[in-house]
Amino acid sequence: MEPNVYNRNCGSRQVLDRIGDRWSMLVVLTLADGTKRYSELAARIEGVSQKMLTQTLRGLERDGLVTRTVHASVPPRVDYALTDLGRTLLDLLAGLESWATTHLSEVQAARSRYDARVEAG
Amino acid sequence: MEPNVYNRNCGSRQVLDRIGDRWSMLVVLTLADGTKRYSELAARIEGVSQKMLTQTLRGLERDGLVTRTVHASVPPRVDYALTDLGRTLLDLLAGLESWATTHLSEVQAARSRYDARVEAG
DNA sequence: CTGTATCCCTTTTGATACTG
DNA sequence: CAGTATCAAAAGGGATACAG
Repeated sequence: MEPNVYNRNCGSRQVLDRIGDRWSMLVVLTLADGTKRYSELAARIEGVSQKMLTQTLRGLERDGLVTRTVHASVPPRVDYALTDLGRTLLDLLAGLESWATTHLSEVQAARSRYDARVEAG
Repeated sequence: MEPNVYNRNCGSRQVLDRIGDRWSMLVVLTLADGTKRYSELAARIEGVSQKMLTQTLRGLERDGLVTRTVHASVPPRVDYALTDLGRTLLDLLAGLESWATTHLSEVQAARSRYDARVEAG
């Protein structure tokens, strides 16, 4: 039987949750152009806290989308990079990013209309 | 200046949040093959509560991705359908769904490896 | 620099009961 | 049928302190 995202207990649903995750998506996109250090990710992705960035990276590493490489240096340095599996997601996520920026104004216009309509009763 | 999803306050980030939303994605995909009633959506999308389904539909309606049509009948009947804007998302979301089902086994394998590694210390 | 640990507040989500 | 209201539980998230 095929995995089915509509099924409550299907693993594919969890996979979708990971992909759709607010920070996961941004982390993967940030790693699109190559290896990045922890601090570079933190700087690029505005608004992510240390806690959530670490948590997100662990999740992506666990799911085999990202590798974590610790360099034995002082001060320590940790590099993150996409795996082959992670790279297969790039086009899809880049598409979503593109959609979001391209259709932003349409969405905002729709919101204004909706809110005006609701206020009016 | 271009909308930028890495920017904390950019509207495109909110758009991405809506798209990436756990239930929004499934609702849009369910509406791919045409108009659906509230109860049909609820039945198809396992595990969604009445509250979350309603909330998700309102959000999608507000953002101009979905239309809501109330038929004055007894019992009441409400139809939901994608807008033109909503349909522009279909290919992207279908791609994600496909990715999730296609790579499920790889992700699960990666998880097993990771968990075994962590347990071992 | 790259984390981990903890506290604590906020938001999200789910279960349940109820209504036009 | 298609919701709304309410309450409790869980997850998300920020701030701070501390460690290798």
